[in-house]
Amino acid sequence: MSNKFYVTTPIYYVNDKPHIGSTYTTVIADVLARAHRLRGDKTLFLTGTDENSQKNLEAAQKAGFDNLPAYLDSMAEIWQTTWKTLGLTYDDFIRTTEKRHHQGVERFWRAVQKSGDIYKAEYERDYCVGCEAFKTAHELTDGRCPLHPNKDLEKVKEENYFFRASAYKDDLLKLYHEHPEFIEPKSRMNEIRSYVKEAFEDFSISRESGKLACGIPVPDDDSQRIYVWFDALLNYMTAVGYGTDDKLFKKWWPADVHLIGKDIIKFHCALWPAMIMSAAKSDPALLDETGAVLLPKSVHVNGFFTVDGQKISKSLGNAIDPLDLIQEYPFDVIRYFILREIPYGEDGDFSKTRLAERYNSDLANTLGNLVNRAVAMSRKYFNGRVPDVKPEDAKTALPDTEWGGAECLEILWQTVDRYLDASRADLALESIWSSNDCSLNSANRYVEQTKPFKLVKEEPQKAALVLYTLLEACRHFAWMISPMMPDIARKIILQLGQDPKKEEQKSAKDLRQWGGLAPDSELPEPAILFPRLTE
RNA sequence: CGCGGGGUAGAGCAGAUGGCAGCUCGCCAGGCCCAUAACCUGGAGGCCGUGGGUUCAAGUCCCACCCCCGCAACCA
Repeated sequence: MSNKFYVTTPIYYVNDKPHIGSTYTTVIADVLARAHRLRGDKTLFLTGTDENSQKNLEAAQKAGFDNLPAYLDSMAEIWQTTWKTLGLTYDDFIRTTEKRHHQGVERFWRAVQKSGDIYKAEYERDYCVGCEAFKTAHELTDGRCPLHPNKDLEKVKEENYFFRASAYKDDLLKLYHEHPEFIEPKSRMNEIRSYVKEAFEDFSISRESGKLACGIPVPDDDSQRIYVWFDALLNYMTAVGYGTDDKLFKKWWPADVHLIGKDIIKFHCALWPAMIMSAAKSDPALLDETGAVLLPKSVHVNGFFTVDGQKISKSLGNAIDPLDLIQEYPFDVIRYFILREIPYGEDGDFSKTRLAERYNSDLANTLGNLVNRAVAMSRKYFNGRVPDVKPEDAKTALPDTEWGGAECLEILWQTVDRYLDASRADLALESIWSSNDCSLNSANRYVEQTKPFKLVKEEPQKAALVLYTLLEACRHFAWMISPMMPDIARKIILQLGQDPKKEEQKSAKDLRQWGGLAPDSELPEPAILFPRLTE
């Protein structure tokens, strides 16, 4: 039975190129997408760019573009090629300047309007005469413009449309209560709950056209343009046909997981569901057969990176370009590091020293070495082949050892699944490496405990069983890590003498079954998976 | 009293429902020799931010305080 799985990343601002932080979020999405494809689920992985921002205009000018669309095109291109170069397997890339998006936004706006949740009100903002620009609260120091502290700020009032978000307070609290899995990790739930309870207010959702150079016009009111989040959030729907293709929309919506960074948690966990609740009152496409509102299933929130302990900031210029990183390490290694090192949801530090440590210990010494010694011994003792034993007989360990055997691997598979469902790639990897009796570490221990290199001289039949067990375990490990490290997984499968392309066609059930490695099949000359780093 | 997260071995981190303080890396000493000077075993190293309190028993619960970090309409 196959399910559908729809995962999204935020749409990224195009006033800069991708850095390690946006890469992290996108990699997690890639991991989830790959994991679900492996399980046989129909999977849609969406990413894209947010192009209706005032900031883009400034960025375009700075980059020497005289026309905005050309700039947006070039930036969208950079984001797409970066993700492709890194091998990220997104299925669709939405740009909020696309027609399909505009149509969906318009339909959604009208629905919310029909529900009676859009009203006009006066909105006051600070205007700095020196900069000739509006300032947001956090751009000010001591209530003054830092660039022109001698000039008083002007309070400028304008009429804007507001979204009656406050009307959905109770519904949101109910949602959090009934669906604790809506926000992951749990620690974020409290934050949102208290925010909604205490500070969730109506949102201004438009600006006067004259003061906002880009953006989607408010339906039936050219004097106003739709502002930020109201437009941006809708990409998750418009990408799957909301407003343009009802059948497609029905197929994919609601999203199963929205992956985001902690900075935009309020919009995704509070404003977004409130918007949908409102629109659903007037648009039946947003209801399921039972009449319940089709809200996203969950929002998974990751923390931020520091680089060598320092906050990443565009002004500091310490953002790491992933394309530079892959000059030094294969991307799978980077993937492993950022996924494993940082407990999902927490802030984490990106340090090259630490990366090198992880590389040597986890990848070269534990994983690489295990595969290498297992393959090398089999080749050496069994004519370059997988030992010719009955897989059944190698299911369990030799007596007086700790190895958990096939049964344990099955449980490990389930553990990995469960962690990935909560985006906990860190815990999934940790459990593959250690903390149970069929991990990579225990496999290495099994070699010590059985000593196949000695055993082969006394009881070759037993050595054959041990080595088959190890090789078959490596096959399982390869598929387990494949969502996280797809290239390495493929290389391991190759070293086991199998064709990754052919294997990938098999069902998840077959891949996870004991005995997928054919006895007496040929083993190619092993190559070092991870050359050890030396100073 | 704006909101939230955090302060546990040299570094980085785990430690629902209170009960001998753990993991990874690094360091030291052994073992092994299949393997990428890799692997395995053992060891040293901790006033668990501070001060009170509850309890037979507290990183773990309560109170106060100190320090770090993030957020507060557009950086994942």
